[in-house]
Amino acid sequence: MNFYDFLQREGIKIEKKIGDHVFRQGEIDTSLYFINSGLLKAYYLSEEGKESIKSFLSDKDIIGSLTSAYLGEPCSFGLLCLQPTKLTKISFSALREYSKKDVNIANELIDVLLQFSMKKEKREYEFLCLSAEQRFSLLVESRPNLIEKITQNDLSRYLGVTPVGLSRIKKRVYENMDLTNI
Amino acid sequence: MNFYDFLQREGIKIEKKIGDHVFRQGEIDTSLYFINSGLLKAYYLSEEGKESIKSFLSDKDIIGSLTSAYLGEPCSFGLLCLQPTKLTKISFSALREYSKKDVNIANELIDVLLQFSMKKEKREYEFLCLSAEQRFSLLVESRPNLIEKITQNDLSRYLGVTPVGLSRIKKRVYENMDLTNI
DNA sequence: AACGCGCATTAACCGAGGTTAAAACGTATG
DNA sequence: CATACGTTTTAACCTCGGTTAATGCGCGTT
Repeated sequence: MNFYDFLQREGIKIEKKIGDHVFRQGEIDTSLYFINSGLLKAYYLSEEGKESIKSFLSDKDIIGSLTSAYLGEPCSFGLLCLQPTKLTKISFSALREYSKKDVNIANELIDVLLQFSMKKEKREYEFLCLSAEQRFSLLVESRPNLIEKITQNDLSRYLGVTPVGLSRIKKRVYENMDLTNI
Repeated sequence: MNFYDFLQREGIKIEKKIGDHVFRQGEIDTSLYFINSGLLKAYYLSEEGKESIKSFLSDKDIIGSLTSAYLGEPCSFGLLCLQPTKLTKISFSALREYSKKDVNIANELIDVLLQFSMKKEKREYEFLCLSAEQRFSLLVESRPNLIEKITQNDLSRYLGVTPVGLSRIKKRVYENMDLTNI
């Protein structure tokens, strides 16, 4: 059996509208979600009400709260739809049960986790080593399609600056682009 | 077979002195390293010579460059011993071969990757949502033993500030502690 | 058309942390 | 003991981004 078969057999199809939550920060949700289509944001909300965006998710991404699914703790972040979204919901514990019996599923899960780990390492690198301006420029180059789809407010909260800060960064970056293009 | 058996059977024991590199940024190294004892830092070096510390590793940690081991690219960071260190070197591809044949090894690898993923998510959260001062205070509470063992220079490069910046943060934090303790 | 609402920009002010350089400490080595 | 080297602190100055608030812009609703 492969991961696709597992999704077909054990998954539950879900449709969500713009503004709907898949789960909220603080809830227990031990599922993983495979995204068939749509766009979502995973975000933290601080006690003071400050929002920070962990990631944007779209087609073929897999998302879920590991601390909730694996450790049984409340979700440390919430998951909200920015576009109409079709998901397949799967039970994390069912996936783990299958992996314990089926070496193919286990190895596909290993691949998923390796991809995920590398994605998180890349983001760690960007926060540790790059300035907000460099993170913005990198995102413009690497995911121009994403930037078209989200507001500057959300983009800034993903980059770790305020909307006002991002507006200034954009201005600086595009001014410098003009100079180098002369 | 379990992971410990795999280490015994396929691992190579290595000893390193203070200042030795396990691997350098830019090299190809497709191994994983299990740390039996010692202390190391994984660090990035920018083109301008700025060092940023990705993580500190000690007993029972597992470290290796995923981009090198999994994708075959050069290591994006280097690994250096801060204390005399005993390692067990294992081949990542051998581990993957074993996982494909042995469902127990595969599931232990899944657990390792889940732990690793949660660790990286925690660090992402700290950079995204917390100030340098908050990151410092959190580290003082959660890993006081680590702070004793490393220099302030290295600590600052782990927190994403300069040594000068960390000195100021410390001063602020300890002044506030005194006030609250009266 | 008029209104409201959220988003983006701009300006003024502020604070955290970077940069540079000097001084104060440690501590190892001759 | 004296020197030298790395670490930590301190000070002066500067830059970047946060904060607040005002303004403008687009867009949907009535």
